[in-house]
Formats: sequence, C-alpha cells, structure tokens
Amino acid sequence: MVYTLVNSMSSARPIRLRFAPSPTGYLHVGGARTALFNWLFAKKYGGQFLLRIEDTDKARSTEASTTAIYEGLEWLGLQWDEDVVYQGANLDRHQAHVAQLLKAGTAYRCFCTAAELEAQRKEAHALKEAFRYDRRCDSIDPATVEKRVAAGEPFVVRFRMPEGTTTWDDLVHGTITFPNKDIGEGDFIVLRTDGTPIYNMAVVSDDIAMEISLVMRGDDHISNTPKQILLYEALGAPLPIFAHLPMIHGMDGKKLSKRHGATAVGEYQHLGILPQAMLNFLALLGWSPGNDIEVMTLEQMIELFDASHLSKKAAIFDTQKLEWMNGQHLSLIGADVLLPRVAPLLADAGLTTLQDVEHRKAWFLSLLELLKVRARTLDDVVRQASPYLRDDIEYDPDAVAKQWKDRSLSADALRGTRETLAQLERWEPEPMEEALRALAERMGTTGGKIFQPMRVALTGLTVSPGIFDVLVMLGRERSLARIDRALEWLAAN
RNA sequence: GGCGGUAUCGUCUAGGGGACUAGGACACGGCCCUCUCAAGGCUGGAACACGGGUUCGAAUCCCGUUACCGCUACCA
Repeated sequence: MVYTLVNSMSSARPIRLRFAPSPTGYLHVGGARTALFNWLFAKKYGGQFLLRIEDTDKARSTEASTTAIYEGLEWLGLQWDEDVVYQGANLDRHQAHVAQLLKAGTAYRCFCTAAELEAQRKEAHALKEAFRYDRRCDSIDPATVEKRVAAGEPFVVRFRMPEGTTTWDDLVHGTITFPNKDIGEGDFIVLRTDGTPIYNMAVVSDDIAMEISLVMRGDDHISNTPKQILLYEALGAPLPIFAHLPMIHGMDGKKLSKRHGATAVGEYQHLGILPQAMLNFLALLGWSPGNDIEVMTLEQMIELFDASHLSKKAAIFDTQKLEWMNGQHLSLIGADVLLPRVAPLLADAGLTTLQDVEHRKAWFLSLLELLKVRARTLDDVVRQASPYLRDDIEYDPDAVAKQWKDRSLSADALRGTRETLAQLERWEPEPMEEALRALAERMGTTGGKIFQPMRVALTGLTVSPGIFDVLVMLGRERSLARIDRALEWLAAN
C-alpha cells in the first residue's frame, strides 16, 4: 500500500522525507532521532527516506563529520533510499532560484554593507527596539541598480517580506501563525555578497528539487518555517507538510551537550549499546504507541508508528533507561544474532580469537545464552565472559572475605565438592545438583553453603549464572582444576 | 528586549470534558522466587506549574501569570 500526502496547498503527492544534517560534528542523538522518525514515517507509509548533507558552511563542514553521519546511520540501520544529496553541489540551482525571485520581483538587490547593518542594529538595540531592515535599497531605481552591479559593487539579494501573516498546520503542533512583520529582521537575505545562498534559500531550493512532501525536523526550525513557506510561495512550488519534533535535553534540562556525557550515537555503540535498543529508546523520546508498550522490535515500531502520538515537549535523555532498554533487547535477541556482535569485542579484550569462536560456536552460543539475560551492555557481556575464557582467574577480595571467611571450613566444603563432582558419571546439571545437595545434607549444611564457596573457586566472584551452568560451561577438567587451585590457595593463605 | 514553542510522578510517558481514587515504564524501597547475580512476579512512596474562567462536571477547552526552551547572522 502506498499512501500519498494531501495538503491544502497541494494535490496528493508521493511521500518523500529527508534527513538533512550539516556535517559539523558527529551524529548527535537528537539528529539520530530525527532521522529515525523520518525513516519510520517513510517505511510505515511506503514513502522514500532521503539523506542530504548540508555542507554549505565550508568553514565548519568536514569530511570526517560526513563519514561519522554515514557510519552512525549505518550502525542504526537507517538506510536512505536514493543517492545522497550534497547541498554544496547545488549552487547553480540555488542561484537560479534566486534569479527567479529577482525576475518575479519578490526579491531585490541590496548594497548595504555588513558594517552599515551592524551599526543600525546597534542603534536599534540602544533604543531597545527590535531591528528591522529599513528597505532603503528597495527604492533604488532599476537603472541605478544595473549601473552599480555593472560597476562591480557588491550586493546581497533580499526577499521582500509581504504584508500579512504566515500560517501552517504543523503535524505535531497544530496551527502555527506568524505575523510577517515579526519574521526575522524583515526583508531577509537569500543570497550573500559572494553569490552563495543563505540557509533558508538553499533548503527550500533543495527540498523543492528533491520533491520533499513532508519536512520533519527539530523544532528549533519553527522560526525558519515562515521564511521558507514564503519562499516556496514566491517560487510557485507546492508546500510540504511540516512536522517539528521536540528537542532532546540533558539531565539538567538544558540542551544536550558534551557536559552530559555521550551525545554521539557512535559513543553509545562503543559503550556496548545495541542499535535496536538505541532506536527503541530514541523512538520513545517524543513518541509513544499510545499504550503501555515499550520494548519493541524495529518491525513493531514501523507497524505502530503514527504521527498523532508525537510529543510536543522536549525530552530528557536518561542513560539509565537506555541501559535498561539495552538489557531488554539483549535478552530478547537470540544468542546467534548476538554472537557476531560480541565476538569482536571478546577478541579485542584478548579473551579469545575469532577463529576460536568459529571453532567452538555451540559453546559460545550457550555461554551467551547464560550471560545475555544478566547483562545490560555488550561490555557487561564481555566482562562476565572472562572467567570462562581465561585460566588465570583472580579471586575477588570481597568474594574471598565473604565466602572463604573461614579457610578450613571452606576447604572442607571444597574438598567434599571436588570429590563428589569427580565421581559423577554424567557432567550434567541434574546429577550435579542431586549429588551436591546430598553432600550438603551429609555435612549438615545447606546447598548455599556448598555452592557459594564453589562459585568463588570457579569464577573468583560471588555472582555468576547458576552454579551448575557454570560447571557445565567450564567442563569437568577445568572445573576440577579450579577447585584444586582454590584448595591450594586456601592452604597457603 | 521581540517573536515563537512547551508545561502530568525525579525521568520517559498514557490520557483529548464524566471510565481519574490520574495508568504504565525507568530509577528508588519492600516482599516473593532462589545456590549468588540478573530476569520475572507482587508491592510502596512519587505528578496534572499557578490563577481565573467556560461547564452540572476540567489533567483535558479558553484567557492570563510564571518557568523553561528555541529563534532573533551575509551560521546551519
């Protein structure tokens, strides 16, 4: 099913959305969420999701940032549908659109210098008045304009702000109206002295060319919107529908910045967050399915997504909930899809090699099955996997203090445990439990008193998966060797 | 300053005139489960910014106030 968008200003149009970041840094979580919502909308209604790199600020744009945006989007799995559009490559069309404005008489050349304007602005500020360009250049007669241009005098092109009011039906905010007199500083500049377009001009030109029918972006663009609408109208182009998403703030309610910790999606990737968890978490920041569902797969998000449940309120980025969400997805996904993500991390940590993982795949799969439910991040998984992958385990001092407090008592328990386990015919949970519980009874104690010292002997820690699972994962040989080593340690300390 | 936007537990949110004694989730506390840790189940505390209207009835609609955020460039 392919839907179309219908707007009061235009007939039905194919659904085309775009994510248009400027490459001046990494992919910010706010940008990622904007991209996600655009993508979700496109997927849900059978539209196209496009990517445009707004690289017209040569001073701040970098290739590294562009790469970071691609990598972030790819990690999240937010694939765009057509070739990437680089705004900087469209200068000719931007200028042509400005020429069209000039020709239609909705824009005019202005010879005022930046210094003059700055002085006027200062003056207005001193008088506590809002500065508005006084249109002095609009009254220069055409012949004079021609002459000054011919003489090589620098000029900018200004859009002539019409009287009246500009209104649109925002998909998330409802009707928003601006009196035209309050839009910016009056007749705003669309083309700089150097012949390059100003942001709003470039955006409108590109969105027209890309046939964007739904502009979904951060609500910091609300005040740009009336200017852009005026430009669309002056250019005779159909208006897109606008949807302004709320911002994402840090824990202190201020704009999310480096002070709040990680703001780049790439950082969360390296912190061991799963892309599907990131997406799920981001989706819930500013949108809800309208009921109590929280943990969703990507497919469910597409299915459930709808514009009517978009929030107007800025959300605070809570990393604790992100981690919880990641834990949910960790236990949700199969060990087989988790393994390819974890294997490189295990290798990086020097715990194994990719070849080893390939070689003992079934074993690694069952290990992950045990660990994923008690981990919140991929880093947790790696940390918890350590005792099963290295032989030189260390005894955690707290574990020793708590579970091996009485050395001889612990040694007794371990000796009995070792003997019992060694006699087992089948190295499986049921016989283990049966035999060890019987041992506990014979020793006049409880299972816990046997299991806990054994846990320290096997893993060096007080926490681990179920003790029989640990024994199985370690295997008979290694388990018994570890108990022997613990016995030696207990005798020596 | 001007203009615009926003306002429900600490946080994310449900709610759209009566179903609200305001629901869920994160976090925090308790209990259960239990060999530990998670997960899970049960449970506790915790919110409609304030003031006026409209209405038989307002968290929901209107107005004002306050607070916060954004924009206010020849940045994007």
